[in-house]
Amino acid sequence: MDKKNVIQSLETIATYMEIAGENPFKISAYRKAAAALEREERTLLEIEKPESLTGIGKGTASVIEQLRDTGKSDVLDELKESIPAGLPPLLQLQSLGGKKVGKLYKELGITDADSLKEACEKQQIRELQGFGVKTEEKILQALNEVGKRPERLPVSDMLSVAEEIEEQLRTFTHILRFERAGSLRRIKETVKDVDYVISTSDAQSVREQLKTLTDIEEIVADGDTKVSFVLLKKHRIGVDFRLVEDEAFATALHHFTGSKDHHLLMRKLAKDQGKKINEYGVEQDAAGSLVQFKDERQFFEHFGLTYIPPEAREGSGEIERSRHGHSYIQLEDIQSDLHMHTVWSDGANSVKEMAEDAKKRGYNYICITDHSKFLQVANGLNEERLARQAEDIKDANEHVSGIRVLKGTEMDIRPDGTLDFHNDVLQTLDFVIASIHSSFSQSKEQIHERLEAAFRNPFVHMIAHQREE
DNA sequence: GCCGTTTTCGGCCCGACTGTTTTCAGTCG
Repeated sequence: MDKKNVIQSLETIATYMEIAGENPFKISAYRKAAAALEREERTLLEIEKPESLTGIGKGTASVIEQLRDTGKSDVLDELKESIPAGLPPLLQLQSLGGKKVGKLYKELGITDADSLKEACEKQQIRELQGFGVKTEEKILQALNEVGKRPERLPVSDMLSVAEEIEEQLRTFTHILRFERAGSLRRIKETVKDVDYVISTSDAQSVREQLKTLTDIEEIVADGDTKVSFVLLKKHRIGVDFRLVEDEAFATALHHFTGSKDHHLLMRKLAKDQGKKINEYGVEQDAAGSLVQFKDERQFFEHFGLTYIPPEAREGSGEIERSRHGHSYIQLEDIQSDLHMHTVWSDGANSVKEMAEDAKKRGYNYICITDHSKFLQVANGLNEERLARQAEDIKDANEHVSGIRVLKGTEMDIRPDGTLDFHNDVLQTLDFVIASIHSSFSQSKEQIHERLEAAFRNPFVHMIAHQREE
């Protein structure tokens, strides 16, 4: 059983335990174990003793070992026996957590979505301690919406919604700063809802203005510092706004950018340093005074960390790297592009134009790597045209100053495993990329042999875009 | 279940909001 399946199983165990009403901290240990494995770079077989990982103790380690060695888990089997399979999916419903789902099962014998719906319609839910009319209505509404929209939407869809919202925010008064937060700011591939942090000197006024946003279908929450809507766009889209004073903007932005795992580790680090992080600032234990920050960079510096960009805040080792002074590549750090097509094959610009644009971007050198002759559909170059292109590149080097243009190719690895150019041609080039563009339906072994041929060629520097299985 | 300058017990990240209560539990992010 590979690591991914073990992680999945640990999370399933946690979910079942939640419904069974186990100690929340016991449950979180299994979740922490899944997160620890996720962070771990080694494969499961290379981890001889899972117990040695932080956050994993004896109990969870034995579950992991059993999963690894036999692909089964006694714990999971037992839980599955005691809890109907229809219950865990109910956790996805709005306002239904493990404790409530467990209670519905124990008190009313609810086993799946259908029986839950029936109980709602018979108005039985409202009779339970801790439940009421409103909860019953919410559950019914959530049940009716299942499958109508995907749980998460592609980030590209959300970006256009965000732009519409921001256009309106810019016209509002009393907003000092606003910024996207949540998974949208972390540029996750899929995003559940859109989050904003707004700093203001007049929260009441901003709160009222927010209610004038277009396409509001429902006001989900309307508190002093938090306003949530459902907007009716192509789908129903949740939008959260958090209102803070400007002094708290940086910490609030960090807080609402997440992710959850990143926060758990940040707060642990803070605690180790005798501090406490909340969305308004950092509390120093001794005096209880609140430290606030100009921006997130300063916030990270406060903990002895280098800046961690939103995209890296996943609790997957970034804090540890940052403690050791790791800094992230910025756009201006990029020196070169070694994979470029021009009008010689299927590109849109000439060699000279590519050089000029790269120079504008601050690159020091580039490499022209047009397709080779096998790829007819892309107007691939044969030996004769490759030689003529070399003249073109020489010309670009003479006429565009301050940047060096290298000669390269993106050469096909042909279906029979031979390469599209002979070595005597390849050795005249500065950089050789080898790619498979054809016969993807071959067996794994055949594809492997083709790749190996390229790997073994002393003139090949890089393999490009192999198709993923 | 995990962990330890709080070390074999007692705490575990933190706060807002809602809906249920009548001071708080559950959910959410």
